[in-house]
Amino acid sequence: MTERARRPTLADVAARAGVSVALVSIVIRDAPGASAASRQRVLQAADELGYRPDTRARLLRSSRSRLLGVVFGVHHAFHGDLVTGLYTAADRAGYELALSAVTPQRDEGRAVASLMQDRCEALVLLGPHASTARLAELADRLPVVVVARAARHRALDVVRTADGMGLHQAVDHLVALGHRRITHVDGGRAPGAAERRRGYRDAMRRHGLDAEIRLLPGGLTEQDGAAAARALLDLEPRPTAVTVFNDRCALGVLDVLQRAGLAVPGDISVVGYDDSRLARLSHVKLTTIAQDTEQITTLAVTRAVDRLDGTPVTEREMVVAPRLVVRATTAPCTADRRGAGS
Amino acid sequence: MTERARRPTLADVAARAGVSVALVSIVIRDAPGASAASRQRVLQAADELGYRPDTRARLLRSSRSRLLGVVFGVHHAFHGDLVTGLYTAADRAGYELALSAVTPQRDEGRAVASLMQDRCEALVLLGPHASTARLAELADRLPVVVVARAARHRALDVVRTADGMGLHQAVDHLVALGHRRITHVDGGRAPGAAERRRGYRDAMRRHGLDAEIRLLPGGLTEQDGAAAARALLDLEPRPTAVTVFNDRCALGVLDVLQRAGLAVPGDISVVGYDDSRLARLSHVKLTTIAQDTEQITTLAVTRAVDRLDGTPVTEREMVVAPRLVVRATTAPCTADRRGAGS
DNA sequence: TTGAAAGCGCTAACAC
DNA sequence: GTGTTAGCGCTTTCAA
Repeated sequence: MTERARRPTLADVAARAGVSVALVSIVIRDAPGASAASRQRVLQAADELGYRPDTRARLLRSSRSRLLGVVFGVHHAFHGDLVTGLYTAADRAGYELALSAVTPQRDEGRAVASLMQDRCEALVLLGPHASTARLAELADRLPVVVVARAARHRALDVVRTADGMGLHQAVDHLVALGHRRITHVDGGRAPGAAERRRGYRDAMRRHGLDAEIRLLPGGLTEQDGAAAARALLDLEPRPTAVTVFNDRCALGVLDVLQRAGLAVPGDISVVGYDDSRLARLSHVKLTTIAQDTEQITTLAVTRAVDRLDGTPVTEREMVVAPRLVVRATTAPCTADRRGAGS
Repeated sequence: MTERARRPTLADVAARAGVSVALVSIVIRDAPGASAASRQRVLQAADELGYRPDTRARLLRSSRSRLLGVVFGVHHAFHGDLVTGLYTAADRAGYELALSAVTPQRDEGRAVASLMQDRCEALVLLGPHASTARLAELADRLPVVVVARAARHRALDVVRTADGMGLHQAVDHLVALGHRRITHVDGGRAPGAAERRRGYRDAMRRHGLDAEIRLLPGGLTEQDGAAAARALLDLEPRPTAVTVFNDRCALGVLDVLQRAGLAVPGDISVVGYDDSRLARLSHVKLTTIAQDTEQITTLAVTRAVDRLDGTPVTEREMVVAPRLVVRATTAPCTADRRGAGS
């Protein structure tokens, strides 16, 4: 292998610019305390040498690492969205991200440990599996922000979507379109399912539709949706709209409905949850509830930074409003007007 | 915020164990040169203090960082598989991984730059977008292993799947099932697309099916697949089988096909590429071409380490054979027997 | 405005 | 076997 040149150091730049390393450090960090003239000289020298500061040495010396550790599931599509947002949020806040993946062969514990070793100042955990107690223990050592999962503990900051509100939005949207017989296909014991179920019920009641509340057991997958849809077809009278636990499940619902000869949204409207890529497919165009990843990630980083800065914060849990994304699977109700049905 | 205790250092452990820092260093690194007795004492002290070595200080001091930089696409499911394998391969080789994600807002250049700053010894780039020339330039500074993409340059190591062979396997499988009208939905300018396209053409010719060669523009996403499937539905006569650039794209194809009332594999067979988790879903059961991620990642790490160690290597390109995984989207061709339907 | 010098936590020579 | 010492590349007092 060819010999590679040693990377230039501050000292190299200093030598070339004819100044001290301390001065170079000031210039490179863009800190106050250097004349325009030296700034110029140093910058030019650095440029000519192709100088790049050594993050590790810098971190070692300064008490602050300005590093945010992020644990994410390597196969979790939604985590990809979150990581994307975290990068920009961290950037804005002047922090760097250290990524640590959870894989089938690398558990959360290892992922966290490696981040700790890297001297991250705070941890942002995406949908962590660890128990709240375990997480709280971690938070004893450094600020921990739990994202996209509930965790009630005075030591933990939590940022998550208001799933209940998501279902309120779905129901409100359908009611505004004139629907009354709105069924919910739930997510069983999946995380978030309980809150979405509750949100559906509450919203129905709020609209005085207590008598129309119908819950169908569903799940996370297309298959669960397909099964639920078959059950739905037997409902008498048939609902004119259905809210589904998530997009995948909604796809199964759509599939069975359409095969049964029902037009969507002509005969029946469908609302999903997640705004996953599936929902956006041009031939699916699923009306759905989108989680606000940008806000979630911004809040997560802001909160981590606040903890680090000692900024006093009141609520430990930050619940972000989801957003209704209207596409092509919802339309005004064409069934009999009120009074005729139920 | 509560005051957090300073993390214990080597010196703290040394003090507690009543030995020198050097000795502690030896014990912690599990290096030779310490008596069993001191080993025991030091380990116990470290344990009591909850000591964790500081990666950065360690890297700063030793000339070697034993850090492998990995650039991956945050939304690329297959990259998730590769990262998984890289972690274990690196672990085996005694290296750590530094992950740097490419997101819609963070390009490859930034991803690479941050890794360089972290003093990674070598770079493993998953399906990089940069030109070969640009990659070669990078390789001028440190060993670069390009994964899952072709790049012919004497300075670049490449580990990739024999994508051409993959399409041979797909076509052979379909031909063996009696199919002749086999169309290929390609990946456009995506890495690997050209070779898969070529593999498809070659395989068709090898079977004397020159006249049946049909290429449909596709891409990497479900969207692309959906669009291609719509084009495919207009083909006259309609193909009885289709090979698709990747699994995601194949999913879009499947969906449109099924919504159009075609049975898969009854009316048309579909073969994907990647054997991603999508393909394995129980309601999808996509026949696909599996890339040997374990071998790919092992080779990538091995090669990076060889470069670092100065081990002489002969070929710069390592091509791994893919494997056909037959699931439920391919079946014998029924075109002859078909009377009614669709 | 600039420079000298003292470390950050660790490893690697080299003594003892 | 064990301790002493000199840095890795950088930031940060503190003087000049």
